[in-house]
Amino acid sequence: MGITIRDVAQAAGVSTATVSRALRGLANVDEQTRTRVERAAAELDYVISPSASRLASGRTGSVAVITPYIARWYFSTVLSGVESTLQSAGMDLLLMTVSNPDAQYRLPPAPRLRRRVDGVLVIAIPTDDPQLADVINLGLPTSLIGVSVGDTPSVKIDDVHAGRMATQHLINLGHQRIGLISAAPGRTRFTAEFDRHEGFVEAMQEAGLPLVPNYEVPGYFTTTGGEQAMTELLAQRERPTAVFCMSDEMAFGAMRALRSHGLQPGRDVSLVGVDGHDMSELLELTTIEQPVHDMGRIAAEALLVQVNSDDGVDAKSIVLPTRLVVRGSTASVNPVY
Amino acid sequence: MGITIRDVAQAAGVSTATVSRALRGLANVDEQTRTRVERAAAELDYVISPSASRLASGRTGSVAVITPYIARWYFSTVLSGVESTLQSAGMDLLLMTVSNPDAQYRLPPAPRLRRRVDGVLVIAIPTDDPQLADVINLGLPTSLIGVSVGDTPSVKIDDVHAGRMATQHLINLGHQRIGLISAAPGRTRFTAEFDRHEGFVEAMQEAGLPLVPNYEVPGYFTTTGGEQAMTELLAQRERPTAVFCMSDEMAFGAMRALRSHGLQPGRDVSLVGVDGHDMSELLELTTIEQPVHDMGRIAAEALLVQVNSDDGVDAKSIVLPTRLVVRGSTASVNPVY
DNA sequence: TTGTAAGCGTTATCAA
DNA sequence: TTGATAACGCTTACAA
Repeated sequence: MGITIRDVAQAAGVSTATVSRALRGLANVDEQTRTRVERAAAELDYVISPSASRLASGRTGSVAVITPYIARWYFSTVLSGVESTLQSAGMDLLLMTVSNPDAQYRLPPAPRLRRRVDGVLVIAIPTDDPQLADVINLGLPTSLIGVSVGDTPSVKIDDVHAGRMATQHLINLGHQRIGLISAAPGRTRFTAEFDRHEGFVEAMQEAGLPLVPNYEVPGYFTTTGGEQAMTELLAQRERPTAVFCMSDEMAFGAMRALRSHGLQPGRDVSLVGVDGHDMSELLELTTIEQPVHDMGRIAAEALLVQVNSDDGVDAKSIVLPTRLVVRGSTASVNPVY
Repeated sequence: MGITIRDVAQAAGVSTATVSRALRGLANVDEQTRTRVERAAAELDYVISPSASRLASGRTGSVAVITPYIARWYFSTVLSGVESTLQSAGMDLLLMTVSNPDAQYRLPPAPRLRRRVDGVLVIAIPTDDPQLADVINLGLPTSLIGVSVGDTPSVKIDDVHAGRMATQHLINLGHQRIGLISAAPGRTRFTAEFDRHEGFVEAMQEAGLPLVPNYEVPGYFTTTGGEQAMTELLAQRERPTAVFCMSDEMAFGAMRALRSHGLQPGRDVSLVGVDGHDMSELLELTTIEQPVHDMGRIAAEALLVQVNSDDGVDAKSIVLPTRLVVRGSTASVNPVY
């Protein structure tokens, strides 16, 4: 148990240096020699020791993916895009979560990353999270997904445009009393949240519609939060006839609230979300679809370029397109309602 | 850039061996010395080199998690349970997928694991997958989640019982024509699939109900598959009044099929699923809830015990309880239907 | 194109 | 309790 490069070298009748070169596919190796080495390695069932290779070369062959959640649609979908790209490139994927409230006792990720990975991929962490700053300050090749912070390379959508499209769609249907289910009250910590809000405001103002403070309620990007937010909106003296939900999951919660009030999405209150969640088709939710899987893939590809280039190729940020998918949850304003 | 253990040793006025011992918290170190070493390390912002440590010690401090999918509810939920446990234990989590049809060009995971991880966690891979056999044959500490193969330690539910409970619930409501949306036609490759089927059959037979071949349709564990399966069931001369779906996601698809036929789950056709999917509450789906997150956590804990014990502690397989959650998708058989 | 040999930064054995 | 020092298995100048 423990075939080393020396065993292969001996079997092939060459030096360990040649084995190393041959097996890594380097250029300056005679093809016959390479074949002989490969045969010997296969014969002996040789597997390189990653630790030794990493120690000697200084490269780890792995990338860390840092995310606040794993079991939520957006995050797991990004992750699957990332994973397929990294695995194809032969890179190890180290998964770690951050900011997970139910695990305060954990070590923060930044110290865990040093000397351990060649690059870092960060999925949608609030821009003011101190742990995010620590990670960025590590100086490793890094790219962000779904957020942007300073000039760190990122892959995201145009969230202002998304907010504007969603709101405009409702306006086009004749709605005037339009509610907004946003994320958290007070200072907005996500680029996405801030930008979608801005898109909403722009569309409303262009249409000359008033921004009613009571019509904006936080939904915390969760289904439950969306449900509570919608319930609050329904409790108002003059209800909105349409609501822009900043995420599909919040819109699902809103649907539930509508139903428990005997109301029907689309007929009684129009609802539009953002994401293109798997379930949005099933639930007939109109939404702004974003290419979540692709965002993971593209961010990983960009990171690999950074990692594999010796000189510091500074990757640029990338903005991917979104599109409005109209379904049953939105309809023309109901005059009798 | 690159503080090593030697720098710390020098700063603390001790040998590298002592630094190593002190920093790892080993017993035979004077407390004063340890303090001095720790201070020096902190001062220099020293971070251990994992590669060097791994090479010298032979331990990798990491666990691989192998899964067929990442972006599906069951898998991402298990994964989050696994992740929180491993991260608390300071173990690196290497994520890799297998059997992913859109990536045939990838290396199979087994060779990638050798010399790279201390243990392996496998999530619900079909029992006859050759890559699964390769992984098990590696001889590393391994535990399986959601399946069982031979005597490899596993964490799962009693799928026979789950199938039986679901079916019995429908029978108790007076249903006699009960359909089954299963996974794949022909030979069943998942323990879960086979066992849930058996539970269904047992319950039917005990109630003296006939097993109508046409009432069993494959749904491939996907929403789309469930939708097609339900459509097929609805096309029959004598429709079933209730259907047991082997997963919630297939049940969601079935709901959709019902709706497009103008039928309502619960009122027209009763539907029961298995999982306790996040969306099942929202969609009023009666289901057999399984503790998916806990399964990940428990499997990871069991694996850590194996990994950390020098002698081969043979872990045992664990069966977790399920429970029936009754919601609107099931109701007494409708006599007028 | 190939070989020699000096690292890479730890851990672990053995003395002291 | 501590220190020397030999591994650990590979990569990479540098030489040949």
